[in-house]
Amino acid sequence: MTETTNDIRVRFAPSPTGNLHIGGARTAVYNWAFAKRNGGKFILRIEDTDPERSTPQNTAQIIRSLKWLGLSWDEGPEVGGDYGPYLQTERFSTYGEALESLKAKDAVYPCFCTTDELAQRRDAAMAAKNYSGYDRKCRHLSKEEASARINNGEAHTWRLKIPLDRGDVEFDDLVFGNTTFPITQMDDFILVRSDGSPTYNYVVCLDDALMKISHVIRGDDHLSNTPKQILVYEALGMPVPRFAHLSMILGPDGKRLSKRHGATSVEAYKEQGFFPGALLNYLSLLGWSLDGETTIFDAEVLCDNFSLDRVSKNSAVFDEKKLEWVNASYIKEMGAPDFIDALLPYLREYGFIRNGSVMYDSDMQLVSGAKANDTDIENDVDKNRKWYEDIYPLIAERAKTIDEAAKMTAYLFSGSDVYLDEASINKCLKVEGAKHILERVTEVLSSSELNWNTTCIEDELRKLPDEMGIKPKVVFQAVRVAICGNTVSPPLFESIELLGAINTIARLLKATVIAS
RNA sequence: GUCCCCAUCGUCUAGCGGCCAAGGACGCCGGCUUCUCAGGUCGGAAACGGAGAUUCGAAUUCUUCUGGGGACACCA
Repeated sequence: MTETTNDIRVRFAPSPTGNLHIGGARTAVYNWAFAKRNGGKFILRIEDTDPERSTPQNTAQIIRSLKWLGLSWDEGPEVGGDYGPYLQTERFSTYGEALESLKAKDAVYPCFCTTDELAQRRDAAMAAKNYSGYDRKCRHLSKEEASARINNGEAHTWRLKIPLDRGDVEFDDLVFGNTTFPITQMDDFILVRSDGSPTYNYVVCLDDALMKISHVIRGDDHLSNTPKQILVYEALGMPVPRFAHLSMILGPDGKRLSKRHGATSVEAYKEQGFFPGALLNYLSLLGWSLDGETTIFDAEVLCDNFSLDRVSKNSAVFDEKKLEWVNASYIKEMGAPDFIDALLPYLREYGFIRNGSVMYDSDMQLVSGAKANDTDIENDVDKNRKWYEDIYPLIAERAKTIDEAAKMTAYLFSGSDVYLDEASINKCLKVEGAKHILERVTEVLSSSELNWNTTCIEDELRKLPDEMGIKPKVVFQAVRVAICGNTVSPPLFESIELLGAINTIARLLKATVIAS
């Protein structure tokens, strides 16, 4: 036995007709994990043979998403390999050679039916409700007639001559188990188009065989393509790989996940502030389980434990709520340093800087102030690392995504002013006694005796409700709105410490003017 | 119309003939904690699609019905 036949080689073969979506990403993850688990190779191949819809931009985008997710390939674009090229459009020469061998074996035949004729006959058969594939009109042409017409320059495709006497096509799917397709149902499908280009079901076999792919792990929608492909491998005289089909991912309505369900691309989740590890974690769970108990695990655990026999056969509904929960638990676990690093791009986007002046409304529309520039922000983070890291505990248990986290911190970056939410003003400031509360709080916080830290600030302010005979909740909500701008905010006393005396007092004074 | 596949709480799943009057997680509901919101914590409601059969015993095996999904292109 040769080493190569035993080597585990799997591939992810997206067609660059769009960006990497959730379903594709999960397929990639499972392939990758399977390769890692079994000491095999993970190969990336781009199926760009549809010139109408494939673009280099999409290819680049898919590669970017894959990398972001933390998946790396042993062979493929950018890294090369011994079985390239890894772009199908660069492999056309191999397809022609293989066709010649199929002709020599009499495994294919030329078909002169035009697209229109085919469509007409198909529609008629469909209407009569007895469609069963190509009617094999040209299969019965004599050799002489066929070659005469070819020599005559007549346009033709090449169809696979299904061996009707072969017996049913049976294979043992690693997820679905034994599956059988009656040979009588098999269509003499087209391998090579009239323009000489190969069709999917043909190239995919050739590529997989030539790249020595041992396991084809792909979407469920290919299950019924599998018998066709097995027939191609057989016609070609090449070894048939093992197959593992993954069930579809559905939207909340139980229909196949698509754009109309909202965000479906990996890129979109990245932009929304999800972590690659969290998405990878959640994606792993869609159709696979570690032990039925564990829900949070990292890539290493996945790679050490992944197995196809724990892959579920039924389709899974994509649950954004659970993804959010997984992501939130990553935020809770990550710690301040990593959090600040993750937050940095958002600080840049919004122009946030300590003691800055950018003011955003509740929908993150810029109200006033100037965004800080990137360099200043980076320098500021370097210089005041501790201050930035202190934000983490306030946000970590509240935010589901980093983007959300960034928005929650907006009030910390508008300096001596803060955007006051209209409803919050009405509820907590324009009410009897609010002015008095703010004046007292200002007084207390202005004291030169006060140590400006959370503990001391809290100790002093907590005396106020009793002193004034007002419920703590009323007092602190008024202060909260004055300082954070909203009835809902991260913890008050910590916020006051972070904001510093000058900003805090300034905000209190402004709110006092509004209050009644 | 033909062929293929699937079927456990709302959702993701554990379960591979007795350990299951079905376990975990998200979500949901309620208590507690409390400066808001979260979080934490304690508790709760919530599922084996129907019918037969095999067996001492079935969520687990078989048959069938129903329901859902997929494929049948000179797309991939």
